[in-house]
This record gives sequence, structure tokens and C-alpha cells, in this order.
Amino acid sequence: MNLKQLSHMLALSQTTVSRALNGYPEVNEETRRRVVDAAKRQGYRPNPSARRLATGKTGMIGYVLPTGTTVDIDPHFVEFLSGLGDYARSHELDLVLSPADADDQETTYRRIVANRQVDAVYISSPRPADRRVALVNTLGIPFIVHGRSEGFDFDYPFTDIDNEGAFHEAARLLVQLGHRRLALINGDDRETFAIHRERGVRRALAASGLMLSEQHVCSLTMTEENGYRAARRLLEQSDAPTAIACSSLIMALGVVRAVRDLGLTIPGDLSLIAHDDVFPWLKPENFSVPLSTTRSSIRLAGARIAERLAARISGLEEGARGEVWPVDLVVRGSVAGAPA
Amino acid sequence: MNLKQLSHMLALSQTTVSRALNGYPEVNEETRRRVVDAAKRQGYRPNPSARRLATGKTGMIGYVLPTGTTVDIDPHFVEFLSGLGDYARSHELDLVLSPADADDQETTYRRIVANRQVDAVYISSPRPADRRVALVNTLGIPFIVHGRSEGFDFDYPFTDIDNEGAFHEAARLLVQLGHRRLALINGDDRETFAIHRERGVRRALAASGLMLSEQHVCSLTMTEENGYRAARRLLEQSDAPTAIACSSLIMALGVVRAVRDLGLTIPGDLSLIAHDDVFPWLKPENFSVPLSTTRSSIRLAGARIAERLAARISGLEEGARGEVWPVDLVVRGSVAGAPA
DNA sequence: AGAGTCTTCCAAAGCGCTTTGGTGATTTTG
DNA sequence: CAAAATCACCAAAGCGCTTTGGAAGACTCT
Repeated sequence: MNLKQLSHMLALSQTTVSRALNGYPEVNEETRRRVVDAAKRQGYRPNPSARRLATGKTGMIGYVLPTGTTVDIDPHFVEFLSGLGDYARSHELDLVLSPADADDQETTYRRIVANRQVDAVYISSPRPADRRVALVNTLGIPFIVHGRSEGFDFDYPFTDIDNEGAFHEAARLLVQLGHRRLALINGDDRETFAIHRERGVRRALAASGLMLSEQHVCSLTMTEENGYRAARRLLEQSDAPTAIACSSLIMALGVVRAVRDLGLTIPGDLSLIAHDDVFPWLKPENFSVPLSTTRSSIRLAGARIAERLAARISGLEEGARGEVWPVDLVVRGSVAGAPA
Repeated sequence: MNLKQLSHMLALSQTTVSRALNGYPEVNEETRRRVVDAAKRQGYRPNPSARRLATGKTGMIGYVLPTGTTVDIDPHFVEFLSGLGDYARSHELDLVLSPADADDQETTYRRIVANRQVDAVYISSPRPADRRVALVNTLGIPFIVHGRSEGFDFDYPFTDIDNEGAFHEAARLLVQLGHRRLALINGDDRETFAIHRERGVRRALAASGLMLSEQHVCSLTMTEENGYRAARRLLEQSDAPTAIACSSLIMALGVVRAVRDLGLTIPGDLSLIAHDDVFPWLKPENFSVPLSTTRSSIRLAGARIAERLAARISGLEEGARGEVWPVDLVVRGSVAGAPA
């Protein structure tokens, strides 16, 4: 059932039927009702291919997915997707993932924009002066950044959490508990979130006249194994830290294992706070010693970004507003006063 | 730069240019070269919207993503996606995720087929007599099932691993080591993979005249917390098992925690084998006691399924061939002879 | 009553591609 | 050497929508 047939059986022109269905004003309300009724009864659904050829609108949002045999997709992605999908579903939006060579995403961005394959895109895991952000900004496609970039001469719309504030609070608490030697097990420090977290820790330490020494900060992709390695390295130093802030729950698993392997205890010998993106399958309260966390649901972020993208597509949102969400500091058993 | 302009500057008809570019035979090789050259030089790329309106081909593969506030996307998904994306990238295929109400995916399948939004789809986490499989089969869109369904009067194409064989081998090893009371911590037993795994364990036990008692099998979604709960329940029974087969590494984390909480040891008091889908961020060899596993890379499965979908789209693959991959049993420190 | 203004509808022109159904020119065939 | 086959190309008709540029009729206003 296409528009031609439908309009024919209604004895109306395609124009009128199209307009009736799309809510244009120049059609009699009585006629509109007839049309809408008939369309529903006949199960008419406009062919999206035809519509996009005519309008350029696709009803899809895009994401360029960096791939490669040595490239791993972040497990956070799936939670983000849950939120995004949940919103998108209720608004009949689809998500198209365009796999790209991790070292050349630009080609893909250009392609999906030139081909008008999607109405908007989002960008995740941004770095300072991220080229993708600059690119989509000049290409002129609606977009939202999940996280923040830095160092541009233009503004852009983003949704981020207060990484600096979160890790500032975490470090401040540890300092107040008497810790003098803090360490940070961070994610990839080419990404902005990691930079902000380090900044937060340093600021908290500086406020008490302390420093984060270079050998007390690790920056690694967030795997259990890397968490273990980092923790061992830190704890086997002569001036081993008495407290660690850790950028991920998965890494924290490794930290806990290292602590155990070394015959130490949490929080007796080491206090630990990790960032929790809220996975359904791994909860900080279930660690053998319940883990203190800075908590922010990445799933909610996904839903929010879908919402903003939808708003931009339909012209309801404009400009370069950035929003920064506060992060909860949840104190559980893994922190205590510094050992004597 | 569109076809019209290109053909005009070449002083050829759109027909000839189109055919030259798409490799049709009825065009002089010399002319074809001219056309291809010009197209490359001008950076001409056919508008996909127009092409799909004309041909119905989209260059996209689809996946219906079950969503809902209470629905969690399986973390395995992201690894599967890595493989899928890696293949898709090299073949200029995009993936479109259509979020659907988890309780009504049929509407979405019908929509993407009726609208010709994708050239093929894949289905994951199938159950016996899975309605989605029956549906796409009748809808007539090319598809591959990742995993297996059961109980249809038709065949369908799938790629699965030998779950029954894997857990049969695992259980057989444990029995040979003298274990008499085995337990199974399984995934959702409405899904085929879980049924097959249980079948494998039962078969191995039966071969030695043993049984899998009802209170020794747990079926839960695969989270750390559920692994913990299941293990505690099992180990606090009067006839506690001396060996556990576990369907996921994430659950195994919980099992290990439970064992520790109960003051038991692996493998002294309990032998443990888990299934490993090969995550980059959590490796069985890094468990405090290295974990024995049945191993099969879900990422490779993703790449294979993308490959088969591509083959089906281009007509290179037909029929209902199912393939079943063998699974490695990797023995590490977490198994030992049954305690006396 | 005639001019202007809405209201409500329509015919037809895109959107940019593929594909059908030819048409001359050249080569092959009996 | 005429007939048949092949080659290399083209004009135009879709694909199914949206949107432009009217146009007919009803209504208002002076």
C-alpha cells in the first residue's frame, strides 16, 4: 500500500493525503480525519527510502564505531546503548553504527554526512582538541558530545559528568581521613575524562599542601589485568600509597586481587574508591569489602543524549549548551583512616 | 556531484555511466576506464537514498535491540559487535540497531522488513521455538541466527558453538577427577544455549551413573551478584557440590567471592570451570586461582556472522546450513581431584 | 457587484539513482 | 553478400515520497 493507491481509493490527490498525514494546516479537518482513518485501517506506512530521498531526513542517529583487530569496544558502550535505545524506541529513532578504521574515522564521518545517512550523530570518549568534534562541527550535522573536549575556539553541545568534581571529592575525603600518599589508577590519559579526574585529585591534594607524585599515577585501558598490574606496581614501591582512587570498577577488581596477593587488606592497609558507571552485572556493594564509589549512571547519559539529539533534529534545541552532571560520592567499607 | 552532472561532463548518458560504475558488461572497457577515472577524480559517490529507492538495497544489516527500563543489554553484545564491525567495515556495511519493546519485537521486525530498511538481519540469544526466527523466516528477509533455536518444522541458517559438547567435556573431566556431586550455575534456562549446556552436563554424569539433582542447578541472568547467590545456596546445602560448572566468567567472579566468604578454597574444596566468551577486560588466567574454562571467542562469531550475512545479501550463500563450532576446554588451576 | 482573501484541494516537478526497451554501427555467419 | 548476431550506447520510465505553484470555490469587505 503506497501513497498513490491510498490517495486513489480516497479520491484525493497525493498532495492532500501527504499533507493530511504530515499535519500540514492547508487541509480540512474533516478530510484529515478521513485520511488518517483510512491510512490506519489500510496499515499504510510511508516508504522511508522515498521519504528520505525527497526530504533528506532519515529518522536515524549515527555513531561511528572505531574498529580493528586490535581495537576493543568499551564495555561501557552497552550500558550507554541501553539508555539510548530506551529513549530512541519511544521516538521511532533507529541507531546506525558505522564501523570505521580506528585510525581513520574522518572518512566515515564525511561519508555519512555527505550521503545524509543520518540526521544527527553523537561522539563519545572525546579527547582534548578532538578532531572528530571539530570535523562534525564544520560539516554542520547536528551532534552531541558525550563527555567533553577542550581547546577549541568554538563552543559545542555536550553532556558530561563532573569528573573533576567527583575525583576532587573522593580525594578530599581520603585526605581528611589522614591519607598523605594517594595514588590514581586512571583510564587512558589521552581522553578528557581521565585528565579531569587527575585534575580533581591534584586539586584536592594541593588544598592540603600535598602532591600527586608521578610514580603514583597510572594511566591504562580499563581492564582487570591493568588494574592488577597498576596496583602491584604502586603497592610495591617504597613509598606505597595508603589510598587509591581508581577510574573503573573493572580495574578495581584487579586492585582488590593485587591487594590480596600482597597479603594486605582493605581498608586496613589501603583505602580504595572507584568510579562506578552503574553496571547491572557488577556492583560495588558486592565487592568482598564493599567499595566506595563516585557514581553516575552511564545509562541515564545515553537516554539524555538520545533526547537531546532528537530535540536537535526537530529544531527544538539549538546553540552550544553544555551540561555537566554532578556525581554522587557513595561511601562504603573500603575507606578508613590512614594506617599509623 | 551527482550522476547527472557526471554523465554530462563525460558527454555520456546516465545509463552508461551508471552501468560503467556498477560493472555491467554492456559498456566498452575503454569507456569504463574513463568513467571510473572521472568518478574517482570528482569524488563522485552515488547517493544511497536514491539507490535504495531504486533498488531496494540498503547496504545495511539490522538488529532488533530489545530495550526497556528493566531490560539490560548483555555485556557480551559489545564483544560480538567488535567482530561484526570489524568485518562490516571492510565491506562498507553499516549496522542499524532498531530498539524495540522487549515484549513486542514482532512489530519492529515487521516494520524493518516492510520498509526495506535493511538487507538482512541477525538474531541472537534464541530460545527454543523462538518466534523471531519463525517470523523472519516467513517474512523472507535474509538472516542468520547466532545460536540455535529448536522445534521448528523448517531449517534455518545459524552459527552456534557446541555448548552441549563443551559442558559435556567439562563435566566429564570433573567426574574423572573423582567428583560425584556436580552443580551447574547456568544462564537463563529459557535460552537454548543454557539448555544445551545443562544437557551436556547431564549426559556426562549419566555416563558414569550419576545425576544432576534439581537443587544443584541454578538458572539466572549472568551477573556477579547472581553468581554469588547461587554459589552460596549450593555450598551451604547439606550435600554441597564439590565441583561447579558455570556459564559465565562474570558469574564466576561471584562464585569465587562466595567460596572465599565461606572460608573454602579453590580447588581444594571446590573445583570450578566456567565458560569464557573471551573478554579483553576480564581474563580467566588472572583469577586469583587461574580459572579453567570452556573457551570460544564471541568476537570471532560476530565476524563470521557478518561474513555470512554479507554472503547471503549478495546471493553467494543460500539454504539453511547451520554451523557448530567446537569449544576449547582449557584446564588451569581451578580444578583438582575431589576432596576425600 | 466586484475585488480581495481564505480555504481546500490538485497537477506536476523534483529527489538521484537503476533498469527497460530500444537504436544505430560493427562484426560474425551460412 | 545479405541476414543475423553482437556491441556500445541512449532516452525515458520508474522507485514513492514531498513540495511548488497554482486554481476553484467560498467568504469577507466596501
